[in-house]
Amino acid sequence: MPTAQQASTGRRRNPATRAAILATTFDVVAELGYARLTIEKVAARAGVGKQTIYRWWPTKGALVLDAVLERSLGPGEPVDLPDTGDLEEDLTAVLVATVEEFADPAFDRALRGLTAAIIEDPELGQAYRERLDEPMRELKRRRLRRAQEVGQLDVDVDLDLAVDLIFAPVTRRWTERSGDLTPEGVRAIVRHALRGLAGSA
Amino acid sequence: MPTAQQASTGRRRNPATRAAILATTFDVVAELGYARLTIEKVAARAGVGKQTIYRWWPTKGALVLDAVLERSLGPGEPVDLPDTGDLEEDLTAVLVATVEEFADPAFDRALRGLTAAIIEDPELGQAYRERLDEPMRELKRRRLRRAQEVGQLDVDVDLDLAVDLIFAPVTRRWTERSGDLTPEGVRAIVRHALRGLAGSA
Amino acid sequence: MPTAQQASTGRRRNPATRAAILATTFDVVAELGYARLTIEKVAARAGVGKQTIYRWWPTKGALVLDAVLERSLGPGEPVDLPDTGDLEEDLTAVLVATVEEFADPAFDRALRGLTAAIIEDPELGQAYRERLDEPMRELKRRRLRRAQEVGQLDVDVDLDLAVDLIFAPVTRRWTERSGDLTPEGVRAIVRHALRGLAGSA
Amino acid sequence: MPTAQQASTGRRRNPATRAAILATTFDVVAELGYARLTIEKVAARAGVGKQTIYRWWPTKGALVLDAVLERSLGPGEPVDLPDTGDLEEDLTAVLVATVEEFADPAFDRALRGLTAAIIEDPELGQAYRERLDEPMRELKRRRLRRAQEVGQLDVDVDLDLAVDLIFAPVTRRWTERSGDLTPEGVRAIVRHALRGLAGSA
DNA sequence: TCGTAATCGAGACGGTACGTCGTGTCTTTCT
DNA sequence: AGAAAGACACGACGTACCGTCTCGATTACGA
Repeated sequence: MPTAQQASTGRRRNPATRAAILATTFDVVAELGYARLTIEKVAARAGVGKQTIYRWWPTKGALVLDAVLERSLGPGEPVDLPDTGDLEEDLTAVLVATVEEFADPAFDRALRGLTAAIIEDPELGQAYRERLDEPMRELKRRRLRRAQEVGQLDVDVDLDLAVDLIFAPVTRRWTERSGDLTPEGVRAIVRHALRGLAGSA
Repeated sequence: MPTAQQASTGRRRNPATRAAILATTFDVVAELGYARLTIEKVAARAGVGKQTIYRWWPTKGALVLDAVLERSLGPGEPVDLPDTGDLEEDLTAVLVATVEEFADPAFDRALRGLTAAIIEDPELGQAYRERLDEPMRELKRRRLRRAQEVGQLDVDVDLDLAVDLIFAPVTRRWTERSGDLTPEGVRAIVRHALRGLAGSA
Repeated sequence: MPTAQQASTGRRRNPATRAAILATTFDVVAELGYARLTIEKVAARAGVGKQTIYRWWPTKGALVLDAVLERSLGPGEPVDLPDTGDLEEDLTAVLVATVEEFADPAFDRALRGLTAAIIEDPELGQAYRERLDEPMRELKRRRLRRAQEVGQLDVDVDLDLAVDLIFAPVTRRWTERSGDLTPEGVRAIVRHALRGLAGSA
Repeated sequence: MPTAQQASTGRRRNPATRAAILATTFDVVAELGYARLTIEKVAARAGVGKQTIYRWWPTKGALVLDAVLERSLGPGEPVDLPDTGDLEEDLTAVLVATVEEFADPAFDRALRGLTAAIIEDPELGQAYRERLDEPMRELKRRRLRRAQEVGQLDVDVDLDLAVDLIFAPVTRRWTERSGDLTPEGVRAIVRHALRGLAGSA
């Protein structure tokens, strides 16, 4: 894990090696999926010793999580969700963008791999929530809070409930590969979800 | 898959062997999870030759799907969802029952295993949808259709959308191990989802 | 080990595979020596899975012992030592033949490898003694016994002592790569050893 | 090898470190044998960096040779073999003392390790001969030369042959762990060897 | 009394091999 | 023909060491 602080003496960790491993991991999971991802393959393709991977990542899952994080977050800081004043439009835009990412086979497979790993590994799940899900969720909560302030959303509703209600149906259709994921389908979900969460005004 | 039709001559497939394999598979996935489930382990524990498993199931995933199906559906025929007239109450009851099943570690792990397999394997996903998800979904649609007939649900709303809006948030909280899965939490989801789907009357 | 008797059911051990492994093992020790002999290399060159080697031989040493045995003893039965009536001449001939075998680099390295393994592994040492050393030693004792019968050797002398006195100096010169291993050098050893063991007649 | 001459400037080699490494090496080879001796283990146990070992010794074998030399020769200078006038008695005493050293498991294993290394490594063999074997052999030759002078040994016999004839059988019984290594067994070897080498007087 | 040069502990790194486990196939024998 | 037993080629596991390579700290000498 990248937070391990360096001991006072000895050779230091090579950041280029770390980057090469994560980039290769992403490529391999995008190409073969999580089940056929192999530490050995990653090491070989990255031109790295296996031990170097095992030294820094405890499991395949942790490796994939870091790889996806590195690729998703990149160097920049997280931007806010759009706020044009039209809540339904803004959320639909976000979800349509998400669906478009899923349409990229590489990203699709990488994310499926990560998800498969998370379902079976509680510790990895926690890391995922803290480092990927929670930051994104905070952005969503923020947008919805603003909607509450302008009376577009019921001020009594729990924001996490609201987020789940709006976003979970799309996620489900993706993981189970069933249901309508077109822009219209996504907009219908947002519309009905928001209707249930609407402010009384 | 068990639908292979029997050739005219020679020894017939032994149903007791099939049952033993599926029961053992369920136990193993419940104990070790999908990742550490092994055909060899199943064969050994079931007192069965490996070939016997390979003869009838093409992949680990197909085996687990059958094992879960066998356990879930059991011998009886699927019953309808409750219909007391109070839609929110009925759906909350169904979801609370689901959450209670998740609380059984064996079932939880078995289902997580199956889900992990499905995410990465499109073919298995299709089999899952046809044999497990669609029958359940049909029951849900049926209940919602009755709600439409009595004016509790917008007649214009797509029933699959409605099902996703109501059920997906709970599923998401389970797979990602985050969010409120208490009866109250579940009821809140149902309430707000139904508000968005309510009939205009 | 080749004495394991076959269980009643299941696939049988493939004798061709066994032979390929032993032949390859001999080649590899002869080429690289014992220290750089690798189970993996043997498996790869023999076109065999590693497990197949581990299934039948517990250690590198056991493998090399079998390889040397297979090559040395071959199919035929052990022949007697020469008996022309001239004891010194006969023994010198035997030792000169041995030294000539050592002159073959392949045999030399294979035997050095086996010897290195034996020195550090008591169990392997016992196997070596029972299966290679003792049969050879019996032939030597037999020749010396005949010498006792015709009065060329002290009848009171222990035959194992006699064998050691005659053969050990040559072996030592070989293992330590020091001392005269020419036919004349070998003959000198035999002459002086026999003088110490001579019959009183 | 420790003969590298010191460059004019910079920090000098630490003799305490050298001693610690050799002492640890001896302990490790005595405990685990040569095959399981590891530079890493020695470094760790001696509290020394790996590089410090690699800087001064080219191979495991060289390290073990130095370790055995350090322990065997110690600080003092080599003493002569006993000379009571009774050659058989003196040589038997020497060999019995040797056998007693072999009885110490630590020494036994260390020496076996060294021997195993030597058998396969010609260069190491040469170093061994020059630094350990030859000095000992010179002492033996010296004693035998005195025996020639007093007519107890054939003056025409080559002294190296004589040494081999007397000492090799005992060494062989040790390396192959077979044959009589009791004082009586050893004395019998000496007696018969000397009979073959006896002076004509 | 500094700077230069080597030693030394520590430990990352690219590799090779270990010995084990599992895969999916094949062979043998029994039912 | 179905099934248990188990050999087999193969691929990956996670670990141990190899020998090399920084690092930073520590001596020692010579200018």
